[in-house]
Amino acid sequence: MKRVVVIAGPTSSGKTNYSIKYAENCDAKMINSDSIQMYRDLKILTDFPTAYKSCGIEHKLFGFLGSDEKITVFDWATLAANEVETTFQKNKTPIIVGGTGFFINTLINGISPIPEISQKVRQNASMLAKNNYDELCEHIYSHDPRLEAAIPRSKHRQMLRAYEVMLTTGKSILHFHETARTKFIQEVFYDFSIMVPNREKLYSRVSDRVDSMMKNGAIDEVQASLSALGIDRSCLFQELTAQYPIFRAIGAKEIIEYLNGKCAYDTMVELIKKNTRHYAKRQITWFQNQVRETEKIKIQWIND
RNA sequence: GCCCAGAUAGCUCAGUCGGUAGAGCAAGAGACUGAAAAUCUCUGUGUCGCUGGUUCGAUUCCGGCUCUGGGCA
Repeated sequence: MKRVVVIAGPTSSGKTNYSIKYAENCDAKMINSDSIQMYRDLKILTDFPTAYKSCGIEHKLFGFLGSDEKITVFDWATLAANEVETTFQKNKTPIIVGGTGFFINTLINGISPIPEISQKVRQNASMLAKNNYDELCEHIYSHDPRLEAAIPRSKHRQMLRAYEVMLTTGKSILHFHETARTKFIQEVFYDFSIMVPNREKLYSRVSDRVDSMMKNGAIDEVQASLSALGIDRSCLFQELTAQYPIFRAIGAKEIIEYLNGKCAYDTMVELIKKNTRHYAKRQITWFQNQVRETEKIKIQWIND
C-alpha cells in the first residue's frame, strides 16, 4: 500500500527540521498542512519555512495565497490530495507537514458532502447572528431538536454554519454528518510522526521564537503589509480578518494594538508569547484526542 | 535605631466580626465536519511568613521574630 508521511505537532516543536531530516532517507516532497503558511505575506510572523528552498527540497502549498484570499478545508484537501497523487506518480514520498490538525484529518477521513453556501446566504446568516443570535438558535433548535445537544449556544461558529446549511438545503447539518463522507484519498497508509515536546521546553522555544520574530522586524512587516493594502491600522480587527485572513496569524492583532498605542512594547511581546502558548496547547489537545491509531494509521510520538 | 504598612494559590490581591479561604490573570484539561494561528467549554488544598500566648478551636485576636515597602532620625 502506498505510504503518506505526516509530520504534525504544535507550533515551535521543530516540524520543519524533522521533516528535512526525514527527507534525507527518501525522495520526498513536502506538502504544507499549516493553514497560515499557505499565505505568502507576513513571512516573519508566520515563521515561514525557508529551509526547504535552501535545501533544494520540493515543497508545495506554501505561500500560494494572497492576504485577501480565503481557502476552505475542502479546497485545501482537494489540492493536497492532488499533490499526493502526483508525488506517487513520480515515485516519491509525500510528506505532509504542518500544525493544522483539522485539515490533516479532513484529508484523511474526508468530509460530509454539503453543498456550497452562497455569499448571499452567508451574509443573511451573519446579519441575523449579529442582530438576534437567540432567534437564530431557536430556528435551528426547532428545526432539529437534536442540535440542542450537538451545538451549544456558545459555539457561535458551528451555530452559524448549521444555520447556513439549513437555509441552503432545508436540512439539518446532522443529516449530512450522518451520510458517507466525500473522500479525497483512497487506500493509503499514513505514517504519523507527532511532535509533542515537554511543555516547559516547548514554551521556552515559543518564547525564543517570538523574540527572534521581533528582532527580525515583525512589527515593520505588519505595518508595511497594512500600508501596502491601504488599510487604516485603527480599523476594527474583526472586520480586518474577515477581509484579510492572513491577519489571523498570532501576533498581528497584538502588533496592531501596539502600533495604535493601546499597549506597551513589553506587554505586546508577552501577549504574543501567551497567545502562542495557548495555541500550541490547543494543537496538542487536538493531536492527542482527534488522531487515532488504526490499521491504516500508525503514530509515532516524538517527545524530544 | 524608631514609627507606619504589608506578608494568603505560580503572579496581583480580596476575605474570614475566631469554626482551616476566593476573584482576576497565569497554568491545566477538553470540544471541534468548508473561517481552525479560528471559535468555544470546564477546572482553585493553598504548612493563609515563622514562633509563642489567649481559646474547645487561630490564617483571623495579642506578643516576639524574620523579610519587604514607605516615613522619621
